[in-house]
Amino acid sequence: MLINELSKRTGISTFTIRFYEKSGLLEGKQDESITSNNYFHYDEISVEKLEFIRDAKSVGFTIKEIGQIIDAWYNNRYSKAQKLEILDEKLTSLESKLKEIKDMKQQILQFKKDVANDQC
Amino acid sequence: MLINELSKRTGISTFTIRFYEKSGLLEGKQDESITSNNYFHYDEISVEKLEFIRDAKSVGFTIKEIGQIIDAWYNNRYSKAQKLEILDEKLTSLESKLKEIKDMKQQILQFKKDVANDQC
DNA sequence: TACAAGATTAGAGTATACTCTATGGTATAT
DNA sequence: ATATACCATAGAGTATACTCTAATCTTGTA
Repeated sequence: MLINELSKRTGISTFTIRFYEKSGLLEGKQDESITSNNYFHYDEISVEKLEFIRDAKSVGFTIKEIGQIIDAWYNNRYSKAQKLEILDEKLTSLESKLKEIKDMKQQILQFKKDVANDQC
Repeated sequence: MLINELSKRTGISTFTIRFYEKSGLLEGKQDESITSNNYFHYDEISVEKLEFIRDAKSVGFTIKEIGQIIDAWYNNRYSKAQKLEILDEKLTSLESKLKEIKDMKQQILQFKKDVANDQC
């Protein structure tokens, strides 16, 4: 599929997709057999990656961190040991985010009680 | 306490604390009885707020969103109904972040398996 | 009393993550 | 054929969140 379809499939603008591509998070491929244009083609992996990027961003991961995770899975920039190390590091980070979210939920529930009881 | 002590207590730089103060997330008070200086004094609520800000940021909330939560609890900018609405909205947002984190954990565990089995 | 440490404000500078404009070429329906 | 819809690249512009500098004043210790 071309970039416009990828954008419609994921709800992420072509501008942003190109920005992510420049940042090394995904890449389209040019069809060597077509000489009339230089259009890039994207596959299902690109859709998968963009959905992963959206989720990762919404829980506070940076582009750089997301790039590391993607490289650890889809690319061969790292050794096997390095890949496992990066993934473990992200798992640890997810664990602390999980705890922070649970704590914050309790805190906001308490805020709600305080507001309901006019105690603030 | 003065800003330097607040910074040491929370591990957040005075620059950042001042930035948060400008952004309306917390505020120090000047002591009216002291005329020789215009130093601002901070209390335990400020410590509490800064710790909340750090956690909220790490799970992807923006300064603006954090400001809404703080206003809904500590301030009187909103009506009771508005406060409850804002807090409910943030709870919903926390629920989806919770789900995304759980999904991402599973996904990264799968990535780890794939890497371990040389399947990528 | 001198001086280092710490306070204030205003405003400049930086990093990250988009978001858009300009320019020029390609594809497709009428 | 031509309109309009889409593709590519380069680079400018914007929003957010810090991060720091400069200038000036106050406080506390030697």
